[in-house]
Amino acid sequence: MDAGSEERPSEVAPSLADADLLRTPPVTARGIRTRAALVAAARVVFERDGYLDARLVDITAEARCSSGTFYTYFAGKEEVFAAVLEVSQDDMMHPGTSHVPGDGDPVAIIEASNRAYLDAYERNAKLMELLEQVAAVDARFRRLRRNRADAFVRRNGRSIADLQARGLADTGVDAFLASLALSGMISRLAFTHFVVEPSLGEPPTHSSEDLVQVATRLWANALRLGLGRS
Amino acid sequence: MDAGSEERPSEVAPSLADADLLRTPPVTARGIRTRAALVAAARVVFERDGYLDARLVDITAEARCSSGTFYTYFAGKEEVFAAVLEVSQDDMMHPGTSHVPGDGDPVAIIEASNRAYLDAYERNAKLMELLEQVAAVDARFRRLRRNRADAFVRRNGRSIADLQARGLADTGVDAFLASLALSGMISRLAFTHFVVEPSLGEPPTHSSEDLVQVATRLWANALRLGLGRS
Amino acid sequence: MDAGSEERPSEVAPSLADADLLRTPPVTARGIRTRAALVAAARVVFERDGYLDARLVDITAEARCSSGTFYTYFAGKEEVFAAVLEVSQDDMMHPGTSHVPGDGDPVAIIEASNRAYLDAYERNAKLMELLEQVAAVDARFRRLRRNRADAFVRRNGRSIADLQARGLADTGVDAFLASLALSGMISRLAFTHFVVEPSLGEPPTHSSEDLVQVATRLWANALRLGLGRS
Amino acid sequence: MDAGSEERPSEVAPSLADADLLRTPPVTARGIRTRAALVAAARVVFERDGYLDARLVDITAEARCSSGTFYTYFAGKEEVFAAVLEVSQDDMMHPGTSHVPGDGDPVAIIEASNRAYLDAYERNAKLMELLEQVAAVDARFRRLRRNRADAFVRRNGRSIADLQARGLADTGVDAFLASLALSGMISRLAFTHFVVEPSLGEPPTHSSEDLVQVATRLWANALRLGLGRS
DNA sequence: AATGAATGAGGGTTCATTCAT
DNA sequence: GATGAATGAACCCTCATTCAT
Repeated sequence: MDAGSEERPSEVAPSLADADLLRTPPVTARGIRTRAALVAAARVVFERDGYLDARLVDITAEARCSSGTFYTYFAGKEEVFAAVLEVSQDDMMHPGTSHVPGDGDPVAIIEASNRAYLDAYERNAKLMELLEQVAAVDARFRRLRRNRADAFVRRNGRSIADLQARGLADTGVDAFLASLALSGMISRLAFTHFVVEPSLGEPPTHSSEDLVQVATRLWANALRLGLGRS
Repeated sequence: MDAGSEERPSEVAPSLADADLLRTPPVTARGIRTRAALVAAARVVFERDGYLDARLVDITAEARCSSGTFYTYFAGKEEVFAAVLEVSQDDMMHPGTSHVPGDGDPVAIIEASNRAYLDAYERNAKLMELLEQVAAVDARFRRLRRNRADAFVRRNGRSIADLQARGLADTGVDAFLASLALSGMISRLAFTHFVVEPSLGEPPTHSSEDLVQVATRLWANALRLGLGRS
Repeated sequence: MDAGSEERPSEVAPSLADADLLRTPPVTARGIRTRAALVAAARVVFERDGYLDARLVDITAEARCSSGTFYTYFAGKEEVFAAVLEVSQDDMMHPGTSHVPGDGDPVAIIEASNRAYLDAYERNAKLMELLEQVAAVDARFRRLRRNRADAFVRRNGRSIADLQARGLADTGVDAFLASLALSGMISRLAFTHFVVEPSLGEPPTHSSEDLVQVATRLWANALRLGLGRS
Repeated sequence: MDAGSEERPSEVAPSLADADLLRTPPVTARGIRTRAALVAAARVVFERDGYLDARLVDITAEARCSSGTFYTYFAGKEEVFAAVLEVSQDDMMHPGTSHVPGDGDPVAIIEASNRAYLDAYERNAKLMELLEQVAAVDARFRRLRRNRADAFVRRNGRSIADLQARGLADTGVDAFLASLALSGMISRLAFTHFVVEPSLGEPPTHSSEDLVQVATRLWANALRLGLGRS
């Protein structure tokens, strides 16, 4: 589904975070270093303690700087968190479908896309968990999460509409609504598998690959791919 | 999918909340009244202010009792919240599929089930939002949410297995995994529609009925229902 | 030193506790039972949790009665504690020198007295610890402790004065002051041995008998007993 | 008895309080000033209200700083109290025997030592009372009190052993046990005289000098000093 | 740019005591 | 006499944010 995606990475990212949550970057070399140290430290602390339990003083301690310095770069916890999220932005939005087969087999494309999504989710699982946490509390991050999801849904919607136009997919469903449902399905699978289960200390019930397979099959079935010919 | 479900309401409900989160109930009539008033007040306050911003004094004020009285019945915020959730437990677990057509048409059953689920979700939307909030913060509620979801997934999984056994559904997917994906799909649709969108102040993009229709169609397609005959 | 002690048990006890701290006893059989249960329960709870950490509700729970009932018999924690102490009163004030040799050897009498004191202290060690705790906080019990100590000092002082009068003891010290010092010496030894060391989880550094021997020897030496003859 | 004592003040002091009860000291001059103000204020409040009744806000008010500042330097009441005690540590452990006669008369040395001890006790009477209070409640201070006492007992024990070795003291008692008893005797005298009696509002029954005299006489007698010659 | 000490409002929690039943 | 639910004052402690150095 990523195929034919012509958005530039920057289409989504800056409009989400920068506008509302980020301030102007430092100019001096030292400033850049300090800011980077703070963002890195914040990620460590957030991932370790969770967003709500993370204290600014822990972050500054981790970054080996004083409390006051923090405010040179960020207005508060939310802002550092936005900066931390920015790092994962591109990876989540453009997972880089590694081995898409050259032939245009729609099912193979879906499978590759699903695998790429789950892989990216796994790489950023802690951050996704944090985003979930923060979105439950802060409307600005609710919107950010919303926008990310939307971009994903729209992209998949375009793929589905394309398949429908080519007579390959069930035209009995609205492409966008179908994408909303199916994108949600894969996203929820990822959340359950990479965030919920580990956080409950349970051994994983399935392999990632199982999820890819079942999601792909259900997705293909749901769109009736391959049935049009018969 | 609810068809043939023989679990008693108590199969799930008490094992979730009671065990970990509730203390001994009051014995006198007055005590029962006071406790009920506190639970009702807590629901009001939680729904108004959110879990994290809810203060115990607001709850006791709403219940017209003193702070101390609160601790006669609950050990803290978490415990009242568990009591509040208990109220919605049965409604969410056994939505009572209103008008299931008698003819046993699998697609009609799925549609009825999906509609019942979304209706129940709508009725308890605020509570679901709260549960999401609390689960992001408290592992005990993460587990409770987990158990609820599990019961739902298992029930749907049994329905799917049944359809497969009767030669009506695609046997190329594991019934439980398919249920995990499809149950998650509908659950996520409900969350997005009844929780996320309203909380962002957006006008709803679709009607509930749209969601029922698309979910049912995708679900039926995904299982290849009705294709066996042709 | 107990020899010749003509006080009745009641000489000291009531004047200490009753006057200030105890109220009129119950009359009915049930009342007497309940009160006794509360006193016993209080001792259990005090010894287990310490005076300050003991909560009235723990005492009533232990006594298997309601909070309200407590106030039928006692005005508060202090008053039950006074009632608990009363039980040990006689034992501490009149340890009942078990095997005093009849021959009137002063040193043997001192030894028997010291042994009796340490034995009684051991029997009531927990209560002595509690009294120390409460006396540190409540002036009324400071006075009670004072009165108990005083009675002990005066009794020993009379013994010393008697020995001096009989030309057996050093007349270079005031009998009462000597008693103050020596009684304090034995009392402090007991406190250190039976209260402090156990409460620090240390293995006892000496046997009780060691303490009896050294205390007796030092006491006899201090009064120069047995030197008058030479 | 202090004679020949070669311990440095630091032998005991830091190992008691610092290890368990103190956190990292401030680095800036302002920080040092503020911390000192808090310790001074704490002493005032503790001596005025007692340990248990002392409220942190009273201390911070007395120190003219905010509640929050308190926690920059101490983890709680116990920790300030440890800091307050530290001040008296050296004075109590090394009272600085003012006018020890140059001739090595053992009795004169004992007398000087006792006088120095009582003087130091008087100077720190309020603190000793507080330590008694806190030790009744908090095991860490029970240990601290224990360690202080031990150091005193061991030092006196060495003196006694020395006198025994020189053939001047009764060898019929274990030097350490004798020290335990006699050190306890003087310590208890001091406690009774400087803490208990004043706290009961009683006029002092004796002068400090009386206590020095009687303690010295009994101590000397107990060790049979001066009898060896005859 | 960096420091780190100072701030102070605000909420959770305890528990002795009362009193209607 | 006994009950046990209701009371509510009191206090500790956290931590984001500021600002003089």
